[in-house]
Amino acid sequence: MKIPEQLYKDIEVIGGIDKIIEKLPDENRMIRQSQIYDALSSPLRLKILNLLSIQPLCACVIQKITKTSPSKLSYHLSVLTENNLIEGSKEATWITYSLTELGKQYVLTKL
Amino acid sequence: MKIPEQLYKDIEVIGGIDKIIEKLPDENRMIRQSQIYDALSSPLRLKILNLLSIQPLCACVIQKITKTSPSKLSYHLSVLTENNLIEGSKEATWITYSLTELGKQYVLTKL
DNA sequence: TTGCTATTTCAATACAAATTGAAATACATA
DNA sequence: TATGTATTTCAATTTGTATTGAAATAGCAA
Repeated sequence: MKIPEQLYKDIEVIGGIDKIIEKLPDENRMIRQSQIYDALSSPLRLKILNLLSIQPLCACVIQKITKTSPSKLSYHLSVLTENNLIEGSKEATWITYSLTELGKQYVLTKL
Repeated sequence: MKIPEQLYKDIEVIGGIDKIIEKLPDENRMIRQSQIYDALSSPLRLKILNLLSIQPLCACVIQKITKTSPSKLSYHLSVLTENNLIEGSKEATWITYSLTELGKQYVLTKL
């Protein structure tokens, strides 16, 4: 494999390709991280997270604000829940959703 | 629509559902944000970003480290490039990729 | 009990993203 | 010019995700 001369030198200084690989984060950590990003990769789900950062809400209010069908909303709420970004607490007929600590971190980190 | 009594009061204090909607980020901003998260939602792409945070690299070295086929790698590099997370600069036969400022922000923000 | 609302679940479909392998491009060098 | 390497592009296929509508569940209230 031929590579640019300067790059070759840079890699030598680091200690070779093996040293670069060693510096990488743990594989499982990257997989978990990518799953969280995947949960965040939908405009509707970001809207839900932002809503819940303003005020914990029951699904029916979220549904009204976001104008989604019940089953569609339920699907997206489940994606967020499974990834530990929100949690629901049941009270009578309603389930009130709120951000988890993890969810708060991501909503507040507006990059 | 019936909702939990406490929630009803909370929403009143905020100024009603309309006020909650007003507090939401701009729709286009959320769409853009979701696209970036989508670009970050793959373990391979996160690995590439982390690699480039250690050292800008040409595609062939990334290919060797990540053990991907040329066309597969090219596809993922294009996703990252299109979302302005990395950029490539051509020199002779090689294209050396490095993180953009935006890319650096996301790699350094290890939530 | 009956009916009503909130919510989820499920199966079918529709849509989008990722992978593959072959071919194209582009530059370097013998 | 001919060959080889780096990289991208393209079309076909596979895989994964989202949407839909109907049905199920669960609690409340008449």
